[in-house]
Amino acid sequence: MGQGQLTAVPEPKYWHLRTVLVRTIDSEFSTGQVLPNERELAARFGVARATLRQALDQLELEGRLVRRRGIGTLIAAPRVGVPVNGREASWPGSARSQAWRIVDCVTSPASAQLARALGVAEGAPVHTLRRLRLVQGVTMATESLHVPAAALPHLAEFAAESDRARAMLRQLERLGIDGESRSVELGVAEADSAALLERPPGTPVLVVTTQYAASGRLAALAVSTYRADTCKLTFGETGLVEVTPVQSDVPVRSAS
Amino acid sequence: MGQGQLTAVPEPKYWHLRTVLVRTIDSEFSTGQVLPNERELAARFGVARATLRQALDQLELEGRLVRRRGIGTLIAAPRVGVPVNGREASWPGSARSQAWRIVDCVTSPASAQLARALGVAEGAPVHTLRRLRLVQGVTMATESLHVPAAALPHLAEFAAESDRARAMLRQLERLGIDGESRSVELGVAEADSAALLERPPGTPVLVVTTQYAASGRLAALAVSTYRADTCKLTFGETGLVEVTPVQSDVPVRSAS
DNA sequence: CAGTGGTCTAGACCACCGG
DNA sequence: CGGTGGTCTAGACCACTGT
Repeated sequence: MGQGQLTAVPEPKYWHLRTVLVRTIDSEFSTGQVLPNERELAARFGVARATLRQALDQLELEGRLVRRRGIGTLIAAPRVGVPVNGREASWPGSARSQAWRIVDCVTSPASAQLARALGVAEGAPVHTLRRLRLVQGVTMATESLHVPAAALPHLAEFAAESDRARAMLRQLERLGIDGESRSVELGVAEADSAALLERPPGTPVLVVTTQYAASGRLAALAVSTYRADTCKLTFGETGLVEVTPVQSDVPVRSAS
Repeated sequence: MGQGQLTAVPEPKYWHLRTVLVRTIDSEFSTGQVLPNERELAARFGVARATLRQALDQLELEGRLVRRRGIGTLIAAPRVGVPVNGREASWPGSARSQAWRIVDCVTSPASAQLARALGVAEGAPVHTLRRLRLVQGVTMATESLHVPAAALPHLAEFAAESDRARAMLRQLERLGIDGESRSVELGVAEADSAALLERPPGTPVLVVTTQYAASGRLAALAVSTYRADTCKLTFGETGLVEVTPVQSDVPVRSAS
């Protein structure tokens, strides 16, 4: 791993440092390897530790690095493609996909915000199912699935939470979902989703909001929080080929 | 705007600070207003400026704040929903959507990376059309649209770049697109996309990679880079209702 | 010009992990 | 225990904005 020396340029040190590190990582390191520790890297490049950390922050945001307290900074594995499709893999009601683990299932009056989004009166009872999405055993996302209680009349009979959760999914499936409408935006994990995702609060996440329609009306609302560091959300009909990451810029990065 | 005082807690100061600021912003400020400057805020909360900035960084990542050098820190407008659909609004070939501005259009040999993604030989000529996506006059995204030259045989005749660009889109449309397959992931803007987006390098972006298929084969590849601060990507058939942001966590934020 | 956010420093202490 | 990343400080200077 070269020395560095950072020739004086009009761009910020941390950004130049990032560029140098990207090249180094791509050419001299592979997934799972640990980088030298921050104090040593900072010394090696002749910058303060805070400046080095600013560069590492960028690389972590890009999903190239993972930092673990007490362990070190490692080269991250490529992001996992997670299908965010309708019927096929991720529709809430389809029981065959094992990739979901139920956390809890409660019924509570809708907040103003939630009521507006669901198109019900504020305070109207809403079932909320919280669950995790697992990919190869790793938690990739948390999801809160909100359904107006009025839409699922026969749910009160189930006392046990896990029974109620399963019944909720089954009844939703039977409702017959006509369509879905989604949005994706950047967010940060709040305390509880952070805990479920096994990440510190403030971790960047991709927030997917899905509206499910049944017979032309909004039947359910799902808010999913995906780990932005490890997930690449995939949409669309039938994935043609594996998508290899491509730099968006025309000048091509030097081959590794 | 209250004093603060930050009761001692086991959570990091900057995170607690973020929470306090969120409440303050939601209740006492509205879009476009400027916050007190960083030095004053830091003093008011009794923390170092760097710590305050760490909290502001979070809020900026969430799209709640915009910081402008020389101006101040302002409350951001809600994110704009940007449709990322096929035929309707964003298909490259549909000329009626005025929301695109062509930047340039070049033909160059495919890099190894690009060749793999397009399924052509390395070094095979590829047309690359770069353009901007505008929403209400503001640049929201840059896009690089890659098409193997072999797929569009009658393009070499057009000398002028703008003619070639338009011809490329027209011919693509005529090709007849069967399907699309997309992925969305978090990234940071490199130097040139950052410049096009009028943001500093390192700005968080949502990278949308779209594979376009024609008669079962991959016909084109688009890499779009959306500003994560101001964009909410929307997918899906027919948006039912306006999606109001909903906190993913069950304990509801205090109403504003 | 004065005021703003952006960068950078040198140091300190803490929380967590492994042996 | 020693080593790692995570947090925090107090200060400095720079780059940009408006008047």
